[in-house]
Amino acid sequence: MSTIIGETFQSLLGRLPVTSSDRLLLEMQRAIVEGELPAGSKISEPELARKFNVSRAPLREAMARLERCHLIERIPNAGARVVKLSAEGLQALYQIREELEGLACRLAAENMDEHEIEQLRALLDQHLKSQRVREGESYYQEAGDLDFHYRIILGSKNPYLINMLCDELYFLVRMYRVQLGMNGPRVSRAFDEHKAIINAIASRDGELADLLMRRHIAASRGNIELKLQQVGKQHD
Amino acid sequence: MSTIIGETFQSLLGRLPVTSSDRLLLEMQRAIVEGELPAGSKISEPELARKFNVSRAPLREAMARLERCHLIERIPNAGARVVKLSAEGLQALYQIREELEGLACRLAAENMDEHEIEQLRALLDQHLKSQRVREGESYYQEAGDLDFHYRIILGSKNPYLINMLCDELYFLVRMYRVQLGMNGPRVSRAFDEHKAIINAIASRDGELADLLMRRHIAASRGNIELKLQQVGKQHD
DNA sequence: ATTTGCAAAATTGTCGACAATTAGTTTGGT
DNA sequence: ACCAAACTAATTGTCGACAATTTTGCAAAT
Repeated sequence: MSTIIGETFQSLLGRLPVTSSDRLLLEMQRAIVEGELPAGSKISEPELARKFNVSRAPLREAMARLERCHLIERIPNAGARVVKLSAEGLQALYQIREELEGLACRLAAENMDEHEIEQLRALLDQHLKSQRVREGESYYQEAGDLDFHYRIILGSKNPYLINMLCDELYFLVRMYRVQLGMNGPRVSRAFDEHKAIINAIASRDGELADLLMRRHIAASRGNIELKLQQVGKQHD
Repeated sequence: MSTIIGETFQSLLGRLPVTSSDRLLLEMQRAIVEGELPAGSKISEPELARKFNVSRAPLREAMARLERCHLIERIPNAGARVVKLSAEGLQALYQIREELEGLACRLAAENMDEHEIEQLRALLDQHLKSQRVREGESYYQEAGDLDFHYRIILGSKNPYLINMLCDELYFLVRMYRVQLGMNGPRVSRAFDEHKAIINAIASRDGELADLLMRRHIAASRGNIELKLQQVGKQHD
């Protein structure tokens, strides 16, 4: 089974959710990513505070952190709205992902120790097995893919990079994937790409790992853009 | 005179500081960058709230945003401290800067319109004049350099990129520069590098602009690392 | 003298109420 | 009938106080 790092500590990298606003953050991140709080909808502080049985203080703290990961947008004295998904937003997001995750790969090739690389290989083997069992079902693959990316990012050992990708950008990435229902024939191809990236990291070839990761993400973007066009046409 | 974009809207890109926490944020960003709140020192909420004549609510909101731009670090139930500067932190920060500002250059070469490029040239001319007048005085050059970088980042037209660089990372960059007293013979060389970058952007050569910017930042990092080593030796 | 445990003090997290600002509605005028 | 201005209602920003947690200081035991 995939470890699904995203669900174990998410934005609270390394520490447990001790405070009310911690729990609120997790819950609201999930609700937004999964569309329970619809994209573009207004966030009413009194309403949500009642719903979650907390006062507005921890709620506002959680909202400040939601703004940090680009899941909501706030306007002073006017309120907050859940972000809207768009083709432009996706492109802007993935431009940065390509760059930063490419860097992460290069650094991971330098900084991951043998044990971590071995764990990464084991993770991929697990995914391969579970994927064969659940042919066509996309959730595990997607979670596994994110898990894979998470580990490489952590392997870079660059705290700013880790923070920016895992804490700030990845929730949006997940939101695009979940709400646009990423799936299709890319699933099996992604495995091969992951394998190639691990090999490059294991042989300490940062330049190659960088290149492969950029291509991997570019391919993923192409796949989602296709979906976005389809959705766009439905609304015409 | 340089426009010093950083002082006009900073983290509040585009809007005015309307609320108490907005003003607090600006004030504390300045205080931390300039070392008035010393690196590594603990932040006492009651004390600062008294000092600024506000309640803890807007102060905590400002602190949440300070954490976002990596100027303070918070531990739940334990408090917040101003970040410490270190050689490792600088390296990690500049690794990301190289990557993201390289991307910004590539996008700026695609997306800046002729008018914006013309303004950028005019800015550089201004810096050249003011530098000759104030030979050796580093502040204007440094502010000018940041201003130059700001404009290119904005020229990328990528909102996430703009947010990450201008809102999150640049305060730390400024903190390193201010507290380590960036100056020296690099000042005049930086001009030539800026000029070359503009030319690449003007001729719509994104790839070259990317490369030149990476080198420019790498050179800048080398300069600061030198300073850091000197400071380190003083403490031994 | 050092360490362990407890108690007191200080700090952070949370709450409910009030003030300031904005959005919506009604009313009056053209 | 339409637009504008004032008024009302709702929402956001801020405040002071309380609860929960952590740190500090002291005392006792090894």
